[in-house]
Amino acid sequence: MPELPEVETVRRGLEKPLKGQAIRSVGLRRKDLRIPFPKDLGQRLTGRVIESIGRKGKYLLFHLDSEDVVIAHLGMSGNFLLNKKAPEIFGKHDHLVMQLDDYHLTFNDPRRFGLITLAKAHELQKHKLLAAMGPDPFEKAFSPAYLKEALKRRKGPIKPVLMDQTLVAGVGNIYASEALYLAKVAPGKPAHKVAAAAEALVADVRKVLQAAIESGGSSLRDFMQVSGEGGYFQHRFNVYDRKGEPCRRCKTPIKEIRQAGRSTFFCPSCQK
DNA sequence: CCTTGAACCTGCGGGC
DNA sequence: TGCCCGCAGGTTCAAG
Repeated sequence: MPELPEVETVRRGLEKPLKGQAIRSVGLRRKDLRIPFPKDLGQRLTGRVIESIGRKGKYLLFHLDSEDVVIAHLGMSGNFLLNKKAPEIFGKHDHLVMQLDDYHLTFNDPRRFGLITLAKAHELQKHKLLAAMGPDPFEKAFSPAYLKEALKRRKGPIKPVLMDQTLVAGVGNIYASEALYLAKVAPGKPAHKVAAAAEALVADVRKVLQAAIESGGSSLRDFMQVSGEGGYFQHRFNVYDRKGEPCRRCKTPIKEIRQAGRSTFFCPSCQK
């Protein structure tokens, strides 16, 4: 489920309640997700205080009052659930459970494409999972000049390129389609031919992500909603999952194609 | 280096 | 109703 806006929404939902909370106990209900849990995860977490929660691309970063940072990725189906007290029974896919001072935190992930691991704060940037990542779209480094240079090197269609996390971190399958719709760029257009539109693309990627974050933020005000029904917010998409429905600009039916194994949606008339 | 396809895993909806 | 298939918002690895 989660692309950058969903991850950011989860981050915002967790930050206020969890900041300053000490971890009283940790329960592991299996030994791995996409990668193994660190063997000493429990002991390195127990007794620590969560000082802040950050984000890089689609990764959540829980900074502790030790040298450790918890790196978490939601994969396709992961979520953090926050409750006032421990649930009576564990859900089928509750893999990591933590009792904090005032809350009970659960990491649930049916498909187990997510991950939770630890890194030393001073080597966070060099951590294997983060080292190759491109800039977060909201960082200055994701500039028109930067994107333009990157696009010039790519011959393939622009849409999968936008999803390359080493280029820019956080754009996934939904918002790649949505950003290209805003920019009026056809998803199949060779990346190097889109270089001229780099400035618009940077702006539109940010615009579409920002709008999604804001719509999420408004429907997710407190922790009850982090743990709440439905989980993720409903954003009104322009093209994603709208095959056959009229383009909101020109009424042309939205088309669906497959690129690099993923579904892509676009307006064949106003995206050139 | 770039690009694509398959693999990882579970759940759900559609078609028969 | 039940079964089978394909598909799902992510990443990684192999191979072309």
